[in-house]
Amino acid sequence: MALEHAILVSLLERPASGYELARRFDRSIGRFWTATHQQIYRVLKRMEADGWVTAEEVGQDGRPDKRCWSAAPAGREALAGWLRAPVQPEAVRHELAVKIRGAAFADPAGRAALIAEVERYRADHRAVLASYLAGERRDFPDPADPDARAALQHVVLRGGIAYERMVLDWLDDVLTTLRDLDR
Amino acid sequence: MALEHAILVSLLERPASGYELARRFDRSIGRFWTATHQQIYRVLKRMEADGWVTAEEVGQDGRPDKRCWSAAPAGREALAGWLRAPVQPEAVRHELAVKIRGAAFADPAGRAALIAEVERYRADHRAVLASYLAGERRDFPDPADPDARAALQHVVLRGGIAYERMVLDWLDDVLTTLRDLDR
DNA sequence: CTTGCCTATGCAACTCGTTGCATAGCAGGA
DNA sequence: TCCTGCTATGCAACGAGTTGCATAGGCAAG
Repeated sequence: MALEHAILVSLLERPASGYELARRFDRSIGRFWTATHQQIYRVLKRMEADGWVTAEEVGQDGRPDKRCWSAAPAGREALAGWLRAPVQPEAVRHELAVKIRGAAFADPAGRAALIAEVERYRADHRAVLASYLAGERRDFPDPADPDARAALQHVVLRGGIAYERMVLDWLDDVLTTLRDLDR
Repeated sequence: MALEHAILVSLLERPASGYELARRFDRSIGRFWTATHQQIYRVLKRMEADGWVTAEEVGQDGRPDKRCWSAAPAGREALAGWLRAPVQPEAVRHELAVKIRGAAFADPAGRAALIAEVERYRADHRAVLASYLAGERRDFPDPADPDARAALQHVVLRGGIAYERMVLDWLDDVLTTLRDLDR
């Protein structure tokens, strides 16, 4: 249950409103930790009660007011303690792998539909890889990153890039295998 | 919500009791879809009510009786329909990536603890890769797989192997980056 | 002979996450 | 002018998943 900690990291990188956090969880942080605005608002409320974050009301013109959240000292301590704790084993849920094994029990028409779906899925991942590479060129043009924060953000992004490349190669393998079944 | 379908695939590959299914979800199927015995028993009950699976009481000597589940025709149809549906976008939850970005806000002692944890995590993944490779040698000695089921199981396993290799390479990158921070 | 482990199934309570909906002001286009 | 969409927050209900516990027989080690 690391949503609190993901929010703390994001707020330490830059204070934000719940809404802004939700958009970050659709983009940068969301690459490796997803969350909806509902979860974020609820957890922020709990974190405020625990003294992990503090809010500042910010009036804006032309827009609704917002509450800008920052990590409090107690939040920094909670994060430091969590960083020392062991990484929890991950709950893998790879729906496509289930479908591929299920294809053994489908007829040729069903397998053809799955091939089309795998192709669509592959196109999605190609687009994700392209956006990662564009983000890398934009945010990390210098190979030696100046500060710790950038170096760590960069290595996480390189992990995303490596993952997407691996997925694309594997999907080629999957497509070859599926096509060979009805050759 | 694909647990039903993962169970159907597993039962089509071989009928099993709830307990045996739970053990499969700790091993082969569990590589890409985790589930506890509680979920499995509850979902089996619902699937039985929907006519997707049927149970046969099997008396055993020296052991408690068990209920051996098989996929029913309605279950095969449900699976075929699901195979045609689009793959849902996955909810990524990569705790280690959050911790790595959080390391920017830790002191050198905290980062040292994280390095040790990453090394432990890497050793776990090395062990997983070794078990995948052993399973591949055991179950798929022939490069050209004879039937559809084996070919599809094999390509999913190759995905697991590619994933573990990618993770190991990335963790080396992570360790280098973390060590350079306090060089 | 007792303790712990394995097979085998299940209930109850809880937490986590998703979905649908609601409010409310402002901006821009048809 | 009305409709759509964006910012910004939140409630309520539901479904999925986890955790702790319970039962119950057999087996093996100490």
